[in-house]
Amino acid sequence: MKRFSESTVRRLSHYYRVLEEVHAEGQRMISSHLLAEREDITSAQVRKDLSYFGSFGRRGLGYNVEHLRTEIRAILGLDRRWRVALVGAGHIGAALLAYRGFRDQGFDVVAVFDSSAERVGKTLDELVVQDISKLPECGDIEMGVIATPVRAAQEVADMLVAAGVRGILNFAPRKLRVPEGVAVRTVDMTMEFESLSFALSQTRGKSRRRAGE
Amino acid sequence: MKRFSESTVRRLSHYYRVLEEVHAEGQRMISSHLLAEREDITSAQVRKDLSYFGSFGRRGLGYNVEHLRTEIRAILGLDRRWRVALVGAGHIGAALLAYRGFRDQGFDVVAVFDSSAERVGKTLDELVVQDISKLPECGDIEMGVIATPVRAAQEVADMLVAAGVRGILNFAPRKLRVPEGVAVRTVDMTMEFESLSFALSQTRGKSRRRAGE
DNA sequence: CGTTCCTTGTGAAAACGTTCACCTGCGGCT
DNA sequence: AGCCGCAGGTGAACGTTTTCACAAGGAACG
Repeated sequence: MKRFSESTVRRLSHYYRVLEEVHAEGQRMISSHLLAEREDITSAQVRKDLSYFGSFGRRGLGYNVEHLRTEIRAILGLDRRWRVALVGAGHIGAALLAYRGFRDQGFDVVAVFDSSAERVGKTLDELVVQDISKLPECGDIEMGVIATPVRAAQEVADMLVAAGVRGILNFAPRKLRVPEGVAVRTVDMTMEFESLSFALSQTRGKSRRRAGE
Repeated sequence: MKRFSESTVRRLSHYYRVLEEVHAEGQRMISSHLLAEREDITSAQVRKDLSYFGSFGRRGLGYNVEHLRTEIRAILGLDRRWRVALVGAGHIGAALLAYRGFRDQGFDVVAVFDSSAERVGKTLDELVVQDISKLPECGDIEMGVIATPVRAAQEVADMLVAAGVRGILNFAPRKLRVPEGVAVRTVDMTMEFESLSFALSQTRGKSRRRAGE
């Protein structure tokens, strides 16, 4: 099976979002140039990305917004619903549950787990927080979200994999070991801060320093 | 000024984290191979990354943990403290404030803003939530975190830039327009979900499908 | 002191991703 | 109908990032 680059997939998400906007504005067609303009991407990149998956445009006209939107939905697997389990009912977990956007995109959080006796039994966004030990029994789950402290992350990942999960969104700042066939995406805010810190250290004084060097 | 790739900087963060662990374990020296092992990176990559910034190792011995740790701290700009303003006191904002890890790394959230009358005036993690209109007066801030609804994101970004911020961590799923010299890192959870969704759609049946294609 | 076993640092090569340039197809206009 | 201008698709060129492979430095040991 052909592999696509992570960057291409991320850009598809961008295109999809732009298409949603443009669709809402009632536009029928859109050119690769316009599609690119809203992000900082070149039109050639847009055409190349899309061409990996098919020929969706028409020469001289551009892309049909409605059609391309449907195609990208299908490519990204957004033309179905995904059953998601959330592990960790702390602040991050609660933030995720509160954000309706995921549900709108087809991601249904159907179970919430935590290990703290304080939180188990409480209701969070219409879901009763269950003890983590119940995870193996929770049935048909396709994705898991790890929003636990870092020390629990690997253990939770193992449990999720054992429960049949094939995709994990990990908020713990640690690389998870998972068997082949399980996809992991890690969101590491500390790393983002550090990346900013690096960038600011590098450019320090760019606007202040006038002469020399 | 030489530019370094984003991937290199991210890996530096990884190395730093590994070094913290190894340091805590009391190890004195570490080889590029061992440094690589904990992530899925090759040892050559580790050496190449580090060589961009200097020669920190000793042939035959590896890297001195304490020394390399100090060097990377300096490279990433973690040998100082950063003053951070948080805009948006909703779930994500609260989650960030609650996480002590940032403070430990040198990132001090010194002010919290929100536009909702409900939240302004409340105390969140020892900080009083101020009205967003007070942002311009908040003084020497180096970084901003945008944890607002997407519709407010660009406006808040403009305000932060006007207030002198040179680094923005953005949780809103939108590309921000900022002047040159301002660094932006966007954490887009919807995109991560979509990336997982794509990955799962691609490999569907990898373990189920036996023969053919 | 020489040999052996490690491990770094780094040019060179390979792989990968992005941009360029051009051909082709399509609608509109005369 | 024929011409013109626009815009997608795509091979080739280009640039960047990763991997390879090896020379050189260093410790240990007989």
